[in-house]
Amino acid sequence: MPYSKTHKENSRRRILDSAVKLFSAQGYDAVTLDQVMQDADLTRGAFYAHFKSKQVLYKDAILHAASNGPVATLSDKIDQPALTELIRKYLDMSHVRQEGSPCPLAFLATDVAKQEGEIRETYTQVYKDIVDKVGALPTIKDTDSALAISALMIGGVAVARALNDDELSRDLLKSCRKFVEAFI
Amino acid sequence: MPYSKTHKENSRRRILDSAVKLFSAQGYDAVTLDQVMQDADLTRGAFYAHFKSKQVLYKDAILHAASNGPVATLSDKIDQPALTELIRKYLDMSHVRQEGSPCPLAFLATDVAKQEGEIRETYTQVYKDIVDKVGALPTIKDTDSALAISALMIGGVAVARALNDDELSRDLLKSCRKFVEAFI
DNA sequence: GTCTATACCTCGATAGAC
DNA sequence: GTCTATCGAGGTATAGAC
Repeated sequence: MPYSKTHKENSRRRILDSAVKLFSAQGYDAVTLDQVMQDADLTRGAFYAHFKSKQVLYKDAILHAASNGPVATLSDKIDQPALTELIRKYLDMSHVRQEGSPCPLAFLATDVAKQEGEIRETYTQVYKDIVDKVGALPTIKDTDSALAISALMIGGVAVARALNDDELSRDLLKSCRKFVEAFI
Repeated sequence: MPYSKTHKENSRRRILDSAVKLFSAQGYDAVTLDQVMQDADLTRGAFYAHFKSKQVLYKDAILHAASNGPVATLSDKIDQPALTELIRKYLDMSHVRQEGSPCPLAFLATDVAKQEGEIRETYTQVYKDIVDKVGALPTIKDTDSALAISALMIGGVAVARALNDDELSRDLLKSCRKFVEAFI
């Protein structure tokens, strides 16, 4: 038995890590399976032992990113200090620069919009989960607030990433933090 | 003189209209020059009489979209009713569905983030212009508010577009409108 | 499970006729 | 300026050996 089960699971995890990193940085179309597999220290042919297609990889990568990104810290019984910490880490240049695990909602927003059913569905589920968790907090007045705050945070990161002026990006993130913190 | 100057200008405008529509809907990589030219009722070979490359087309399409999208209504001497109207039209399902001219800031956000210098620069300039105009309004307290409100509106549209649940998208847009209108 | 090799396809860009 | 034709590069997915 030359390849153990843990070996395969380890390979799969490495592929997903690479996929999240590359898809978030370059978008679905610009990433090649060769890139992903090389980044995971494997060869292209081995890909199909783990995923049926590039589309399936993308869908699984969104879930993987949701489990590892900043929003994953939103457990079911999140408290106020944890939320404050999340806001601080989310609306930060290190997140925008993708130095840690990126939030798929912000990094893949317009990339998902052009995809088909299953991928959109996955994105939607991830979004719903987060809005539900934020909305369950005692300091959040209503669902309206949870929706608007999520849009503000996602939009802030998405725009900050597109700008080529670091100072403006920092100002934008700071303004978003101020706004959000005034509402929680 | 078989081709007049207005004929060329007309062709160029048609190419740009098609480019804005297709890039906004599908993103940079998924759009082929063949698609753009067919949509503009021309053939692929004619493309290079108007633009040096696909990258240049993309950059010019961002400017074209900025001049025709909802934010174009923000003239230098915008007043309060015009702003209210802009918010209503921007955070609307018809905009999300790209039934009118789309706002490049929302539709191309993560698509621009992966591009190179000149394109990012163009996006940044378009964004700066809008923040400046919004910030100049008497009811906007400070630059912080202008930045946060823009992020909220762009994020709202970007996320609403990615979701596959129309009801949730509508709720999201409505929440964003409520939030923004409370601040202007 | 992972590798090499390859079939098949599509796209950006160019060449040359009109 | 616009057309047809084509080159060359690079992509997904598959086949078959180990």
